[in-house]
Amino acid sequence: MGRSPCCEKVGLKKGPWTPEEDQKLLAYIEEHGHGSWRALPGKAGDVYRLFLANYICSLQRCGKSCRLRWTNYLRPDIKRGKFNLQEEQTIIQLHALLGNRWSAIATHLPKRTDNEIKNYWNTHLKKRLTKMGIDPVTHKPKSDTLSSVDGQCKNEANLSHMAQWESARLEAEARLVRESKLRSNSFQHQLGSSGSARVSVLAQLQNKMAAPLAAPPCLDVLKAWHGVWPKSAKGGVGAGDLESPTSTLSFSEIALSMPAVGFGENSAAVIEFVRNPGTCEGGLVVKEECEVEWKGLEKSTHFPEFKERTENSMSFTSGLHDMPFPVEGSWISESLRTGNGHEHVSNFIEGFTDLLLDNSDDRNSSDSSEDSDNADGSGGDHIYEENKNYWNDILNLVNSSSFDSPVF
DNA sequence: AAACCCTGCAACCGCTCTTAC
DNA sequence: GGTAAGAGCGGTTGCAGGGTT
Repeated sequence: MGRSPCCEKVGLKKGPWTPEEDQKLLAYIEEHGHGSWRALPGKAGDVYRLFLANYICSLQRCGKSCRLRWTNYLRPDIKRGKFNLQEEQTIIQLHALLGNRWSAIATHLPKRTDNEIKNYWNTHLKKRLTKMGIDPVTHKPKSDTLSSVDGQCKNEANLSHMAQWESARLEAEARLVRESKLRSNSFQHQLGSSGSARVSVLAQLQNKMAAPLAAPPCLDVLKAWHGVWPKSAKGGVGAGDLESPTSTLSFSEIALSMPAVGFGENSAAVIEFVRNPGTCEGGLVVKEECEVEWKGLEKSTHFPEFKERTENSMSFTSGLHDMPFPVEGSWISESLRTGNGHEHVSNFIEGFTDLLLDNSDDRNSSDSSEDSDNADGSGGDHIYEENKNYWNDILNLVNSSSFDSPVF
């Protein structure tokens, strides 16, 4: 462990780059190339020495600064300028799933750097979501914090959704850790000129859907996760204190299990959103060919009446595991392209587009409609449906579009 | 016209992880 | 196995430019 030599210590230049410096750096890279510096053993040292040589000659910048300038600004495959609506939606949805993992998000946005995405999130999207009444951290409506009888019901529904998604996210992260090790060698040559060795979290997730279940790695959070898995497989209970380092939720209060994204090979895995008709709570049910149902909430002490699926159940098949690696192409949802039974995604996008374009009025009207809903006692249904669709659509979009990721 | 405020973004900082020795 | 240094990442800062008073 150690830090790179600080620019200050060796008197290197800091601050904005001048066009002359950019030219020098470009000239150097033209001559010596670039790429994943880690992926070029032996060369990385040469690169750094050359940077130092460059520094000695004229470019008084440390190697780290040069690398940043190249990766964030000078790279020819960088698309600059405003983010379009689809990119915005993608960022929001991936952020909901991955959190502040900008590099992972960037792998799904062609020609955008993690730094650019991060800046755009902090300066635009975060504020916009806040303005829309959505917590940018949890991606759930802030209005849920209103205290009321229905409010508690809504909170529980949202907590349930969040818990499920947090678990799914943790599972994806764990797979990234495990599978990136396994695949990094074979994937490196496929990674683009960005030179980044980053492996797509979502692609990993998707890959996992085509792979047999394996024991999770020895991450603490997954030890906890692993501990509940066998119980869940038998229709058992809950997750205990399964918490993410970045989670805003306390799983101990939710008590559910959520094997939502692990699927057996060649199985026709189905995720069903299940709701207890008597309350606002719900859960995901994963079904495979053998019809084993993962009713995570079934025996939860928090959801004692949770027994049956209702007409409110929402199911969607992954339908993806028999596909090879994604083909090159733009980041377009498979479901959007083909309309293969995922119409709700389109509806979601349209609705989201409306919100993005004009959120204040919508928000007001939505608030008022919530009030009226609450007044007749169905407010929980309204919020419940909104949130159910929101989170389910994120998963659906991710599932359907990860094959189009340009990373592979 | 000047001062102030706000916004956007490039760049830096500091940390962890990975790799080489 | 231990250590040093490179690579990568996320958070933060500081400045430039535009808008407002």
